[in-house]
Amino acid sequence: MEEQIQEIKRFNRFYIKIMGILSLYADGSSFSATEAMVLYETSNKKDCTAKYLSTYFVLDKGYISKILRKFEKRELIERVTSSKDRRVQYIYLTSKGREELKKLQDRANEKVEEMIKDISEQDVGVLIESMNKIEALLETKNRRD
Amino acid sequence: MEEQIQEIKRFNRFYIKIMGILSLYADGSSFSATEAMVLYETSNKKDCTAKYLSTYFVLDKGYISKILRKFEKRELIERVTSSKDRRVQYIYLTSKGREELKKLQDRANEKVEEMIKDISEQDVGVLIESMNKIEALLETKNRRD
DNA sequence: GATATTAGTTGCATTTGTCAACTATTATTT
DNA sequence: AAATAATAGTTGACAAATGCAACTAATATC
Repeated sequence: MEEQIQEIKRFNRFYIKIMGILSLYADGSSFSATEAMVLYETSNKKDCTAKYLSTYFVLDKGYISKILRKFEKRELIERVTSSKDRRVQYIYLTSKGREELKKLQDRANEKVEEMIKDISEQDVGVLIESMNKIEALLETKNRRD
Repeated sequence: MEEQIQEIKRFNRFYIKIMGILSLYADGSSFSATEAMVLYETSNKKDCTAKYLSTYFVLDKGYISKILRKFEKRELIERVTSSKDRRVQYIYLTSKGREELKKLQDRANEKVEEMIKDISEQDVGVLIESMNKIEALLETKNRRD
């Protein structure tokens, strides 16, 4: 048990570095890592709200509010007040927002491509299988909570 | 290829969340995540220097310098100027530093334990195998650079 | 010896994030 | 229905994290 924990921790340290190298979604762009994740999740989540983002990312709602305001000024998102509950605003990407997100994603794709470019096709398969296994095992666990 | 990239990116997003949940090494302690990693790496790396840390974590050397100064004030580390090159200072944890690091590690252990507590012994084995595979595949690649 | 490079420090600026008070709206209690 | 509580989001003040650039001291290179 103890050994296993140490192995998992080692993997985590390792993967923190990988993530750093990938600088997921954001590197060299006009978005911070958090902003990039918010932009992505806004497009990903149907009828996204500030509340959802704040809960999902475990970030202060004030901070989320400011990020969204910035996005709005840059015309990346627009908000539509819910007709059912006027406290709630749904957030949607504008076409410009989708464009910017696509740029981020293209960049991220390139980085991942770079990361696996020297790995044989077969090994990339193994890599992804392993990732899926980890995800499946940890997700099951999370659902039990 | 494209699909594979998407799968890897999905795993990365997933694992970012996991890391967040684990709040690796630091959560609720008197250390920020970065400080915790620096403390760990200082103990991990033989004859650690500020330069090494700054390169390793890709962080500004001024920032590292400040973290180390804070550590020194808290008597967690001490520095020994290299006799060969007096610009260089080796960093060593004091016994208090080792104590604090141990506390962080114990906490991290608990979190990992919590994370895997509902997974069968066998599946934990699969989890770790998968992690090792990922590490091996990506490390090989990194060495080629 | 002059110049360039390197390790580390320091002050300033920026970015990132938290906190608490506030508004508007909806839900709950009595 | 009026009073109260709870919720979504905003705002400004603040604190923490990080980057930048100029600096010192030491070493390396020419």
